[in-house]
Amino acid sequence: MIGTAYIVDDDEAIRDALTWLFKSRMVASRAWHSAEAFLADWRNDLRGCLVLDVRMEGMSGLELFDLLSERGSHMPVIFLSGHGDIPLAVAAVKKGAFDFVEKPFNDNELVDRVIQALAFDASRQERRAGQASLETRIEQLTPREREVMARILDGKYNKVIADELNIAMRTVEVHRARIFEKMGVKSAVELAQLLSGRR
Amino acid sequence: MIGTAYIVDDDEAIRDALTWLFKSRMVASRAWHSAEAFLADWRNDLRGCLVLDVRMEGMSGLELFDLLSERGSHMPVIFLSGHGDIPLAVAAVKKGAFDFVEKPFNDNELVDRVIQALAFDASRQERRAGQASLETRIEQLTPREREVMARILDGKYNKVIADELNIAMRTVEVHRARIFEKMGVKSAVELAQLLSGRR
DNA sequence: CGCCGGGTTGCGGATATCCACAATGGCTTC
DNA sequence: GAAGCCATTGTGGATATCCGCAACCCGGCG
Repeated sequence: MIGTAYIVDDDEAIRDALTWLFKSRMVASRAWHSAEAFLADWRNDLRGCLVLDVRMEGMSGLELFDLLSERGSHMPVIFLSGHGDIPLAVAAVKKGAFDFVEKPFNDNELVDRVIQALAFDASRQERRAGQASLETRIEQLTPREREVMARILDGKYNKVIADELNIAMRTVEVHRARIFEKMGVKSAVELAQLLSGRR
Repeated sequence: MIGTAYIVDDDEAIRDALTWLFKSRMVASRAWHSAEAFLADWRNDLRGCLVLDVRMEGMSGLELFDLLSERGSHMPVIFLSGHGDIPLAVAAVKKGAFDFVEKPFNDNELVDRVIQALAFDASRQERRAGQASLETRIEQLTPREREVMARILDGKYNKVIADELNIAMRTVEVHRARIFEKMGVKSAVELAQLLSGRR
């Protein structure tokens, strides 16, 4: 399994139990005693899932979740809670938490959820890989080409684009050809299909 | 407020309380004593939200929710539960429930949630209005025009389309012009933008 | 039968796009 | 300063698209 279970819990007994549990199930894990400590090590390119205690001294698990979301993280999060607090669970899931598990938890069940979360993150990364190559292609367009492309996607004629940019039609044609080449398409329609949804 | 709160609960006391509550807050409502009874009256064009008891004799609220989802309903659902069952609440929200409220509920809070749900449904309907007119436009294309359009969206030249359909290029041009006219666009690129996401 | 809509086709000209060949000027990098 | 990338433009021809005008075939409908 690719990815690591990142555990954040202020209860050492829980941390040790989880660490042992994951190790025994061949799931890579790492644990922190507080949200703040975890944040110090956080990087946006980490792969895996989070296992967060809801209530902790200092920053709570939910606050950590919100903070990471703001920072652009989409890593799946499994919350652990020792209190049967339904509104809290509902709020967490509505915000996009992957799951919400009550303590005491069933070992097998928790590991299952974690593996699901790891798989989810892995597939999300994969999906982004395809997009990334698209992004990459867009990035290798020159600024001028991007200007032209935007206008092509507006369905404008080369002549109109030339007028708007105050350049010769021929120049637009050159840009157009380069755009098609770099983007790997053969027509404006394909380009529109490729980039639809974006913007 | 547009839309009605559709209540399904097998406890008459709850039904009466909810009906009274909604009436006093100027929220239209209607109540059923069972999922089965509600289904008999269900139509897919109803506007509003559902307030479902999780546990009922016969079909449960969750089962009703699943069934309606299968039947294409996207009406927001607020679950009522008298049991502090977190896994149930989490499952419901993950499936797309609008909210999950514990009994006994706070009147103001519940009404707030219901109003939110009604507003959500209303805005969803609005968004669909634009799409509907698009569907309408597509529907008024002749079968042949739809065949041609599909190929235009593949970025094929008129010549190629003519070959594939074994007709003259001129005919394709005529179809093409009619398609653009009916769809209200001026170029193939606009058409692609318009229909991207679909198909 | 006449009318109408859908599908079809031809002609011809106005516009656009596609492209190979060729060239200039600005800017950065080594 | 040479090399390279970017942006720019021109010429000219091959292809495509865009459209008005005109016409034919066919099936459904009153």
